[in-house]
Amino acid sequence: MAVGRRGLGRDGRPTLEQVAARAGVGRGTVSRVINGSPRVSDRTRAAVEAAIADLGYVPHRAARALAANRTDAIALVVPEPEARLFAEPYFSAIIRGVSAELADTDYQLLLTLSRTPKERQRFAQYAAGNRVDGVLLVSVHGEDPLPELLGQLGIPAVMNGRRSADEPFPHVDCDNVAGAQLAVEHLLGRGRRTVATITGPLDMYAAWCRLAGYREALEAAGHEYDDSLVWRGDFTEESGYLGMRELLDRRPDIDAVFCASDLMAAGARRALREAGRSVPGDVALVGFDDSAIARHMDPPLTSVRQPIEGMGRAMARALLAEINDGMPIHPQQILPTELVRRGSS
Amino acid sequence: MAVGRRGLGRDGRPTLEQVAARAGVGRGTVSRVINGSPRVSDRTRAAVEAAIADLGYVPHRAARALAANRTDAIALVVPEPEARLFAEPYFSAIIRGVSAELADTDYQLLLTLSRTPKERQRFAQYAAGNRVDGVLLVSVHGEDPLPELLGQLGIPAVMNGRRSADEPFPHVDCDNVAGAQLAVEHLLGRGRRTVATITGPLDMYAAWCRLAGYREALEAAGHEYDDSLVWRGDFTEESGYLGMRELLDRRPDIDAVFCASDLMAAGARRALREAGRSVPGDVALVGFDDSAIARHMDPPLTSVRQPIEGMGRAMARALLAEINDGMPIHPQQILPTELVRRGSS
DNA sequence: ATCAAGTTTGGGAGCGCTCCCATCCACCTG
DNA sequence: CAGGTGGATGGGAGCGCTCCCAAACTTGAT
Repeated sequence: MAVGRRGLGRDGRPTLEQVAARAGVGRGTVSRVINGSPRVSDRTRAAVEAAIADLGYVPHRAARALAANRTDAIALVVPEPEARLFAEPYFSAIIRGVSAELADTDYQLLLTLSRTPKERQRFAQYAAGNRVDGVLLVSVHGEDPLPELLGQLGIPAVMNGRRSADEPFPHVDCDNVAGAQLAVEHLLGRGRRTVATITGPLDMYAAWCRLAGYREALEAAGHEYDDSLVWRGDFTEESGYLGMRELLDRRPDIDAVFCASDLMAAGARRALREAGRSVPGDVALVGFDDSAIARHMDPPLTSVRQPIEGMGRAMARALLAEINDGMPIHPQQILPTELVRRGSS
Repeated sequence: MAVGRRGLGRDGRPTLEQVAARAGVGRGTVSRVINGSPRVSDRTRAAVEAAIADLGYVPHRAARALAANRTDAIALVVPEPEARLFAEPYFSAIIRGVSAELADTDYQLLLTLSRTPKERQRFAQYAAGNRVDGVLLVSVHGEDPLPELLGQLGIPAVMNGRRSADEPFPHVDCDNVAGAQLAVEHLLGRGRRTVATITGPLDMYAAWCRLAGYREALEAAGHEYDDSLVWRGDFTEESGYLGMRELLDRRPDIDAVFCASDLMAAGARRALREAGRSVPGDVALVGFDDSAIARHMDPPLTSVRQPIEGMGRAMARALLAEINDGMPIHPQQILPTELVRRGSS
């Protein structure tokens, strides 16, 4: 068969060619209309749009991707162990934010849970080979080679959170320091004098920041930073429980605790109950994350809220900018946190 | 330029052609090796595989999709209002299950949150136009036209949950009836005599089933079903609170409550506390979902666990079967639920 | 050695689109 | 009225792959 007339697509759906024939124009013109090129007369544009509507034409993504060398897809890479561990809703909220931001564009969201470090490695190759226009990274650890790998491959990417204070990689994070400060200032403002803290694992930058915020707020209020009031946890409930017991043991005069996660606060609450201390009567409690647990604790837990969905949106926005304007100045955004007051303080 | 030698892909990555040249074979042969065709000699296969490894060749997805008329992508459609509402972790767990099942294949997971019914409608067209090999549906409501639309378009799809007892659409669900039975039998087994229930919205089939299970367990144990022990809630904490107050009011002799969701159980717990009833001393409490809230209530809540991740896996498996074996008998799977005993009962 | 039957292989055609160049046309200037 | 200018338009080439047919090579039986 010669190159002659092409009809409907193989699966019965109309093709560009069809639309062109119907509108009485050439393929190029239809393509121009679809892609919003200004070099089309109004009359022609209207005719083409009518034909598109009549036929119910929808561009074929794969064909477009092949011809134009882009995919209109971005990947969200989540390390699965993290997603499982703490703050599950975090994950959903990020997705919601990203998805909301993508809704108006016609980018597709590809979800990739990486189970193992090896899978993560493979993803970079995959990303390069299969053409993802950009990548969104969540929960990146210090030793993770993925960001640098993507950088080398020239794949636009944005991460959520930072690995250190001077994170060179494009990122969106929330202000953990300020959040912790808010919490401690609040405690101090309610007349508490001996404020302890249960921290996260300090090799995680976010945990480190929350401790820094605790310290700064204390010192700003004229209190001295005291090691005996600090217990190093790991974000789990169990560590909150153990930490609280230990703290109570060494400093029975504690009248307030700032926990770097709600889960640890729940653990601490349990220890306090066992020790016969009332909340907030004897000891005021503040958490971090404003998760569902916080709302359902007894009493409900005052907590620092991160704008998770907002971070998702900001990441998507930053990534699209990077994709379209071709590698601009590295975007680094720090979003504000907020204190949600409840009965525990 | 004539049709002559093609070199590297436009973006510098090796193409099929390159691999063929390197292995000293034709394009067709390489394609056959990649797609696992048996009609290749061992010697040739080995040579091709070596060339692929040398070059670090990764097939171009879009090109493959275009030529083969498939996409190797499946979409997970989630109504965003639901995802937000209750049981957030549900959503994550489904994703985890689906993703786990897809990890060994090279299907991509596309995530689509549909904000409005209109967006949902548009998705069908989109699915047809953009070629998704299959669709996974979560939280489908009674009036939702999407399943039927997909059916007409001949797009393989599987839904999570059922809209009614005789759901014709391929689906994976858990055994809500049996779960509720377990809960009530457990309560009865602990010597409780007057077991009330706070239901979900009864136009939701899952809620209806949980009530049915409650009734069946009661009757099987020789108790009569009593309307005054049933309060119709809507899965929210507030409705649990109000329901418990009302129930206590009409039947002060209640000594156990089965709530059709953990969130409602949390509300009920609050009402019980206000009424001065101890848990489980005066009133035993059982929830449904086994969510984070359950684990962190005081006392921790006995609850019915659904195999959420397992449902995700089962859905993915069923969909892949449908895609590959071309519309087999409608798969309908009901996974078992399980009672998790904690302090509240 | 010869032929039939089967197996393995090469490569043309084509998937639906974008890119880009050549062409066409309308309008303006001198 | 010829020549020039710039915007609108048509359509060839090609993106990297799969499909499939025909060619080439095996093998075993005659």
